[in-house]
Amino acid sequence: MRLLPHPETEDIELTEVLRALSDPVRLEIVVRLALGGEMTCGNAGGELGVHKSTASHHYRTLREAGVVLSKQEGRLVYMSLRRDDLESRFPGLLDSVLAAAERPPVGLP
Amino acid sequence: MRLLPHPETEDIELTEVLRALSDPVRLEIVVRLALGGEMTCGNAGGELGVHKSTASHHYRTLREAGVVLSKQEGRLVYMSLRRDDLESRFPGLLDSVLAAAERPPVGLP
DNA sequence: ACGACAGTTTGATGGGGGTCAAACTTTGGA
DNA sequence: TCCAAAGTTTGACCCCCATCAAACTGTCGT
Repeated sequence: MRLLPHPETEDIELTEVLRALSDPVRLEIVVRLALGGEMTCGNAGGELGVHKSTASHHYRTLREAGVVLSKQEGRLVYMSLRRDDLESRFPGLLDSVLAAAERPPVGLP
Repeated sequence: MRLLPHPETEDIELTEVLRALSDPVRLEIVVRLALGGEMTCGNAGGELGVHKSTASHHYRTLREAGVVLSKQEGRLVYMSLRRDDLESRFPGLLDSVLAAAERPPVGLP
């Protein structure tokens, strides 16, 4: 098992986190990780409508922003949300983003 | 008094809000509006270290994302945070971003 | 050993964004 | 009336970013 380079918790910057979450594809990945817990890149990024190299670029963006943690095991890369790290650094932020992202786009009539 | 074009509350999109907040200059403007309430562009954007045309561009980005409301009175443009609109659409989001943005960059020793 | 599989890396491309400078618009004051 | 003040708009510049295609790196299974 091998950890990929990540920012330390105290080095996670708010604007970079917001920027990472501001892309629809990355936000979808984050929502899946929130619902499904740790999963491989393939599972987290499947059926996204983008090329796998594009998805890989998004994985890296999320990792470098400090949103996800990636560990390599064999030929698989497992990703998970850095919920505790984000919660300690920016309390409530991830939860509110997730609640907003999972909310249906239109309210009740 | 004249209102500038804004998105309806139900048309505010999460990714656009996050993107608008992901720029340090715009985030600073939002923090000032949160602390000072409604103020003119000049007051909200003074001493930011960017040209006034650049600041104007940021005002528009914030307005079009649905983060701020701008109304023109004479030659002044008053901006205010759309706190209630954002709260109803994305509960807790703005508060957590503001709390994170106003937090000192380094924790206690 | 060989091929399939999971991701990454490296161009290439097109579009958008942040910035400044300068011109413009509108308003308010002298 | 004339000029200064507050923002906006336009143009230019540069860099970054999302995307795809193709080549590459390891690893697992047969």
